[in-house]
Amino acid sequence: MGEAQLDRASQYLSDEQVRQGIEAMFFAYRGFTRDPDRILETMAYGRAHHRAIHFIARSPSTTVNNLLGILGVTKQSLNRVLRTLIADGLVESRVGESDKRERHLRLTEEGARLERQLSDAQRARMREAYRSAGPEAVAGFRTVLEAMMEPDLRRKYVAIGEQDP
Amino acid sequence: MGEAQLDRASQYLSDEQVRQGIEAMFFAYRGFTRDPDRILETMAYGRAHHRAIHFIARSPSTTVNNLLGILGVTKQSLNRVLRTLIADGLVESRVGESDKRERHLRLTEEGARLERQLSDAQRARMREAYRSAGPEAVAGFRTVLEAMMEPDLRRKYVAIGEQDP
DNA sequence: ATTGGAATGTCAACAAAGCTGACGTATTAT
DNA sequence: ATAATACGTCAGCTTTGTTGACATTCCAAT
Repeated sequence: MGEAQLDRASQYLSDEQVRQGIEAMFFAYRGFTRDPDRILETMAYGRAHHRAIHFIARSPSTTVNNLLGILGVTKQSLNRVLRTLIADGLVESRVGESDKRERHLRLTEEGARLERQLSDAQRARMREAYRSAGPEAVAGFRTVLEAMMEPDLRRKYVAIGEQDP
Repeated sequence: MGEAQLDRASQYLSDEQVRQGIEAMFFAYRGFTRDPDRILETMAYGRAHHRAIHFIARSPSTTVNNLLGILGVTKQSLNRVLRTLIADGLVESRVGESDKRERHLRLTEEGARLERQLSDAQRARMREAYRSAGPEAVAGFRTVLEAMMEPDLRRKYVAIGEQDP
């Protein structure tokens, strides 16, 4: 290891470096949510609706309970969101076949249209960031984010990524 | 470039890869805020207080207007937070010397104590994530986050990082 | 067959933290 | 003098989270 590398290795865990990472996370998250937010505010929906729509699209036929575990909110909070989405015909709720207590959620045609619109906007910024940073940086980005997650959420994150690719 | 690298280069901008990055961001942000949140909920403060305290600590003697630009909220929203912090003796507000319309903000001893407590908790997780991911990954992490920011916020982010290192 | 517990839905009340709009008061700039 | 800026504050509203309570439906075990 050369001197420069040694320096880098000894520096990147310093308070100042870690603090800058925290701030980067804060500022980047604003960019992350901005484009979908702008689309949503023209409708009667918010970020909570986006999140529900995203994960229903991602795991079609997921149950309410599963969604609760992913989103980390109370059932009352999620229910309020789901109720409006179902009433507006964006989400469909079906009684489970094997276990009839469960409700399986999926997007309707209209729901899928909105999902695509939101998703396209959010991915566009993300893809441009990826492109400008390059594949090595992206790999590092993903590695650090995974390491930041709570273990149980990391498990869910991995499971979602593996399901249909 | 070998075949494996070519593959990687052509794959990392795919919808699926970008989507996984979006989800990683979502799950990681929860881990990011969790430790300070747990400290704050034992007090009468929330995430908004944490953000104010963080950036006042980071840029001592910053003005209200400057803080508004960084946090991206309305003055009414920030004022509600600052009022309680000042009333509780965590933040001090001084009339500006050159421009007496401005208020310059700084943490009191007690405010600095809380800031350290919150900061230590948040940095601990972040540092552990950095350590396990390694310096290359961390560099990539920072690069992608910067690319995700809105240009005006990126400028502020860079300026904050450069001020006293 | 009954019963305990799990999954779901819903009502009510509340809190945090964002927003708009309006207004007041210094202070500075033109 | 007048206009613009920086700040504070009041009032009211929205979104999204929270508890707590209670009903329904259904599975599974006794």
